[in-house]
Amino acid sequence: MPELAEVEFFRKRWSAGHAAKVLAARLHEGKKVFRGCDPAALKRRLTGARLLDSETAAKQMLFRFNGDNWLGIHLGMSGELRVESPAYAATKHDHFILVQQKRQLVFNDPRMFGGVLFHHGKTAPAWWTKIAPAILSPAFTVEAVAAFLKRRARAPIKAVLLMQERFPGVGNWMADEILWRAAIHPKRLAGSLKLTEVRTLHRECRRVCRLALDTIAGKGRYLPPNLNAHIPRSWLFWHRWEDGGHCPRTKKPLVREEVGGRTTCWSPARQKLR
DNA sequence: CCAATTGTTATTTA
DNA sequence: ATAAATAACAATTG
Repeated sequence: MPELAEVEFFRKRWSAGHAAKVLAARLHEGKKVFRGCDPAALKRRLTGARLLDSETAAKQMLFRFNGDNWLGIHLGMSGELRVESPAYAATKHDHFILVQQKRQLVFNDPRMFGGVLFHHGKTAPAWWTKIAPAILSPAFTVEAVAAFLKRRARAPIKAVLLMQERFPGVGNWMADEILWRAAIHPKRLAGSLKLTEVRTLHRECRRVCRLALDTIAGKGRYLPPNLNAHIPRSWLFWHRWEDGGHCPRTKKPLVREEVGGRTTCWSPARQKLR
């Protein structure tokens, strides 16, 4: 489920626990979600630690605790973060829970493609610092996009948009949304895009990121009640999985097909192969 | 039983 | 050697 904005949505949920101490850490040790860390160290260090603050980068979340403790969470395909009452009883897929006095911070992930990372040390760990500069940062320039597309010239543009080293945070639905707005066919080879198309693509990458963050994760301090609660019908988002769905702009039928290994939806009336 | 799933990584192919 | 395609991971749902 989670791409850039959903990740920020879930981080904001857990921010309810900022400034509060962790009384206990409960984990389904041995589960795949802990493949990237030492669960025993995590449990020992976080018990009694205070959650200071948190941030997101791409699809990764970072939670900082006092005592030089860094917690990373990736939601994979099916992960989500919830806040439950102190009385809540963990269920099968609640693999990681931070218990605080007034709430429990729950990481639930049925498919376990997500993961928990932990680092103890003065400086931020590599798994956090090595994340590519955000699409909404000044480093995401037209030139950088053009150079990247040149290097991936023989791959379909849809597949290239999913590459986290240049488009951090973009996932399957955002990639489709970006290409639909940019009126670029997902099967176009990255190297075939004209400079004007690269400019449009760059602009729509930024626009979709901004819009998604504002509507899904909420502007400023505001957090919407549910994921997707405020996504307008004018986005491709609501129509891409409908059988017999129609393009919100052209009103013509949408098409679904596998491109770059992922199911892809586009509007043939708007996105031409050429 | 078969196919599908908003992600990533290891392996294979070109 | 590099890049693209494919398989694999796990659980659930239609």
